[in-house]
Amino acid sequence: MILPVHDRLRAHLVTLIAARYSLDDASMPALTLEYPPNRDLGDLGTPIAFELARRLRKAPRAIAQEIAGAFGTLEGIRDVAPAPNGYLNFFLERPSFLLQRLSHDSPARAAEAGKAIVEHTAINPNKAAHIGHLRNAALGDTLVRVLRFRGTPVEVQNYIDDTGVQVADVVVGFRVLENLTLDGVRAIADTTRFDFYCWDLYARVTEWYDEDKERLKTRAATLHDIEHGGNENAEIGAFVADRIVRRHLETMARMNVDYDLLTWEGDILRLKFWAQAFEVLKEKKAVYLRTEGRLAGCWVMPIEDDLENSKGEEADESEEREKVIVRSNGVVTYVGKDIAYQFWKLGLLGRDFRYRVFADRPQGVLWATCSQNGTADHPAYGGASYVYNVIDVRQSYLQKLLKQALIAVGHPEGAERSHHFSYEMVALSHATARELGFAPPPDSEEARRPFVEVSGRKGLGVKADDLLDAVVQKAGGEVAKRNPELPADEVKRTAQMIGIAAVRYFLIKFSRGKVIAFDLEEALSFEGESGPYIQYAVVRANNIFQKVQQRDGLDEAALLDALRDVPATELTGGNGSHELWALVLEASRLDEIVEQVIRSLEFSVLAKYAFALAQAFNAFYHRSPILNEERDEVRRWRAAAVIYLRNQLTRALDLMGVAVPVRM
RNA sequence: GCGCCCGUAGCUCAGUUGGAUAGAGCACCGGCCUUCUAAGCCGGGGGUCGCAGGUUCGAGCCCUGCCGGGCGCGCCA
Repeated sequence: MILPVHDRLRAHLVTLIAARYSLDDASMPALTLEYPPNRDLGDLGTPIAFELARRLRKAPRAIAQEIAGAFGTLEGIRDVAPAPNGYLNFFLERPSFLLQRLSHDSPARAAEAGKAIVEHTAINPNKAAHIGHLRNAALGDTLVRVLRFRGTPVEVQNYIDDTGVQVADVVVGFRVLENLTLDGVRAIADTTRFDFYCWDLYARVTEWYDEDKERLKTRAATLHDIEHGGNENAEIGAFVADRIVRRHLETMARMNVDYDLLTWEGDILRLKFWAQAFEVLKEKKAVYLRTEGRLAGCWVMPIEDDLENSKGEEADESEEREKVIVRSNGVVTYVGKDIAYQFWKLGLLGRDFRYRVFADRPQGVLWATCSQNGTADHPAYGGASYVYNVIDVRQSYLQKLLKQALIAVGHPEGAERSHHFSYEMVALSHATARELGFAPPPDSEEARRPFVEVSGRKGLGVKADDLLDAVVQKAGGEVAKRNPELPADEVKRTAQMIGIAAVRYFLIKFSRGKVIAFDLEEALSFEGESGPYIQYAVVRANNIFQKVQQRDGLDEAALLDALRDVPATELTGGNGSHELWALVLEASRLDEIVEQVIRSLEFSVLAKYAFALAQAFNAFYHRSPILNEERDEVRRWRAAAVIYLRNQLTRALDLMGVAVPVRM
């Protein structure tokens, strides 16, 4: 409820009720505005009379009637309608509402205090992206778009773990299994789909380890080389990471996902971010050195269990729960590095990266961190007011530790503004697993589970580009079939838009707490509740409106202008139907939906909203002619509603990273 | 063992800060292309909202307990 008329109505009602029933601020119940179930009842409504009934010892119905009687007049409100069941409903000045929304349909947005950092994607740079990564990127990118839509400046970061075991494994593969030098690896990278190549190689290395555990020593040695640098393993590792990251960026670009900055873990290490954070943690006594027990020699952070746990049996807890931050060999753990990174994100570290241009693209420069030299003239990064870490639910424990560290060093507000945007993983449906040859053995425990787990380590999973290829190809077939005269490059462009719409909508429509049992057939569907369904509605709306313009010889502005003094029975219900108005009112809810989405971090709300709006529009234009409506005033009011609906749906799709083709 | 998440139609899932008659897609059945693109529209069947209590004028939503499933709790990342 963030439109001006909502605020006016709420303020008017609060004043009126407080005066009439002698209520002070404390005794005034919260006034919520809702949408009545249908437009015959009203456009807005409130259950305030139910709340007041208790205090006033009076029937809700009587209270609603009293308030309605005392309502007077208010700009934008045409009528007050107390319902027999106690609800108090209102009818808006519908024609002026639509015209106002059309004339400045980007309402004043809440000016946010500071910038937000959204970190998402963060794929290990050692193999191709898979559908689980697509879920992360789709959620992360939608979050970015939604925040920017409401006016929050956003910095998008993609964290690259270039120093971990996963990269080391692929280096082992190239050097030991394939006996290659850097030049040999480069030759492969230049001539293959390199991320796909590494996908298979990584699986082979895993098998190779499984055959003889002694071989894990090779991994350890390689990892050591990579961490210390100045050797061929490190060079190959850096090369692999760089090339794979570039492949990931291409994949994500297909999904309309982009970043401002790549943060490399290696730079966090080389620039001693951890050493800096460590000093702070020690100084604030957030970590301490264990001198005895099994963790002797480790720097640890106590784990605060939820307070309820310490109720009863405090007597026999002999071992406190502690998380190792620095190992007894002096090497910092992942948690430590993450704490340092989080401090930097919030501007609490007192140290910065150096920066280099990673790629210069038409849409702008993509920057990356570096630890030596670097470009002096770069945008400012880090130091955000809000941080959203988009990482799956399995990281909850670690993310909680991050917050705890912030509190421990005296920044509870930093913890408050650090959000773990968690979501469940993507598995495979049994049907799709079977289709891809990953089906578990019939009588195994796996076979009885509701879905089949993917494993990057074993190479079991659906690669992102394979999915995108399949969906775009299918879309291309459909486009060509329906538009035989369309040039091939136009078919291709359109197919890409449609395919991406299908995938992105599919990844957004589930609530984030739900495991997606990925089903290929379902993801490839363009019918029913899907991205292409919504695109189709917008394409139709665009075409209809263009033809109306031609017929009337009026452009958009002229058409709206011509409506100023034209009777609008189409909207007011004077024609016996509220259908057109219902569309307009529903379309006006986008800003409110965006607020709700940010509040709940639940993007299924946005997806369902856009779908329902498209559905309502489809139903409307099948029932009611627009272009072929003979009465000028009816046709033009309908056209005006179509423009508004088209605008709002286009915005909603854009928030989901979906573009609208000219035809489909 | 402790913590977090999930359980709503045959299947896959929405359901806002508790609010008016619990929805959608798929699947199934029956209609609609000489009229703005049939990726569409209209109609139909289908529900102990896991179970049991509690709070409330009002509970799918909040609280407690239980049942079933998933994930996490490492000197891995």
